[in-house]
Amino acid sequence: MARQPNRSDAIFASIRRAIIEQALKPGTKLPEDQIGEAYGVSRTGVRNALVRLTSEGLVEMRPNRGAAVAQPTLEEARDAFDIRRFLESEVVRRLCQRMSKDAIDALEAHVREEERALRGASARSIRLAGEFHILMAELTTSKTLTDYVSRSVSRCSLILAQYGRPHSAECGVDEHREIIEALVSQDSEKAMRLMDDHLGSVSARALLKPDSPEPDIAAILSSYAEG
Amino acid sequence: MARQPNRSDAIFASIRRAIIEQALKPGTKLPEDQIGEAYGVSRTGVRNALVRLTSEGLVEMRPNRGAAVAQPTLEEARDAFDIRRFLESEVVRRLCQRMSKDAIDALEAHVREEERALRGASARSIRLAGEFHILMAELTTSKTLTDYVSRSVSRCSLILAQYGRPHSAECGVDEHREIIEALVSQDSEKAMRLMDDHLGSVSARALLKPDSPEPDIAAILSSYAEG
DNA sequence: TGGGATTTGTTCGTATGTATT
DNA sequence: GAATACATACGAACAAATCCC
Repeated sequence: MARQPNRSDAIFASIRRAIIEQALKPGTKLPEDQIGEAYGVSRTGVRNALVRLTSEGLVEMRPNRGAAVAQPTLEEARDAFDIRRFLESEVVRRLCQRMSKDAIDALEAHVREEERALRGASARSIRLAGEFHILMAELTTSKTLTDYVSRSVSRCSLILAQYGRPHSAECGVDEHREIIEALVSQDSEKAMRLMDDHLGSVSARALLKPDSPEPDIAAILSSYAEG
Repeated sequence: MARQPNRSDAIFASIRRAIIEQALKPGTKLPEDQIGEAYGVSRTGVRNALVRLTSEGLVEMRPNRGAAVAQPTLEEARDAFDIRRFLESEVVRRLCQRMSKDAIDALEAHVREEERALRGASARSIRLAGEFHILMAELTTSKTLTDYVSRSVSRCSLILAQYGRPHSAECGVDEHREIIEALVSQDSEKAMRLMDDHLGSVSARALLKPDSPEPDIAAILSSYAEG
């Protein structure tokens, strides 16, 4: 009776992956009809999936105006990364308390997979980078923490799609390796610092870019007004 | 155009309140038909509300078996409170950095309302106690933090309904007052400690109670077997 | 084990609201 | 400003699965 995945589960997971892998860009409209047609189902299941995606912060639904891939403001983006760093520092702190052999093996296996993916499709690479952080959260065995970290990682992936460079490696595999090393040696201070630096550099790459994070229409037009 | 609340929004909020105010107890089945009839609407809107409630952790939906008010295990309950304490210590820390006059006013006004509610219906009192914590989170102006705290508070309210005493005052208004005081004096250490103690006592009241947190059927029956 | 009642999963038709010309 | 086109919101009915006797 292994809870067979529901139909909306599949749609939810699929759209979520598409957003995280940057196939669906922020702002893209998500009409229920088209999606339903794409998956060969009716609009009902699509709606449920969209509702769940909205609660994850990946989709924005406006009454009577439909759903679209979310477009976090720059302020929301900074906020999301702030909280993510806060949450993941706790993850690292907890993991340092006691790292099991299995946990170490799982993390190292994941990093190896990340490394292999570097030579393949970038979409897969992007996804795996995020899943490394989710795996760490899961290893704390705290469901709540895992839930919040997972949401944060998803949201930050979306933010990278909106503000980051499309082809960035996004998450250095080497940095992941260093974090594991610190965890294994149970150096809590170092591990937390490494994680914070790691996320800091990811967010900096995304948010401090000078290239038009938010097209300021007024500014653009004013420069044309003088011409 | 102040985004008029959707129909499912109303249902969502209503059921959420009913759960938080302990009118709907953990384990209560939530048949779509009955709920729809109660609100005078069809099952469609009800489903959306249930999906959202599920993602908040207040409701559990099992495929083909319907929805019911969630029943967190004792382990999940401890976990939820742990993370909540972690999150709210950050809320307090941030608020201590800079408390505006408006923020102080808002908090004090809320506490006064809580005090008034003490003499009224206990349901309202329970809800207000939780909303005090959500208000604090909002005052940090971090949407993400507010979202997670709000989820945590909801979940913990559900846990209190399941494991706590039904008539407990639940959240001491006095303790809320003390926290505000510490915030006003910007005593970060003290405020964080007070908040942690506050939540600790709430969770202890709920989770360390010796009276049948989880009815151990085997134990009960074995005592009868000897009679 | 089996059958009937109940509930969910899904689809489709209609109405309402929004955006566009 | 009005009318048209389009997408969503809502509701009713059918099909499938589960539960209970």
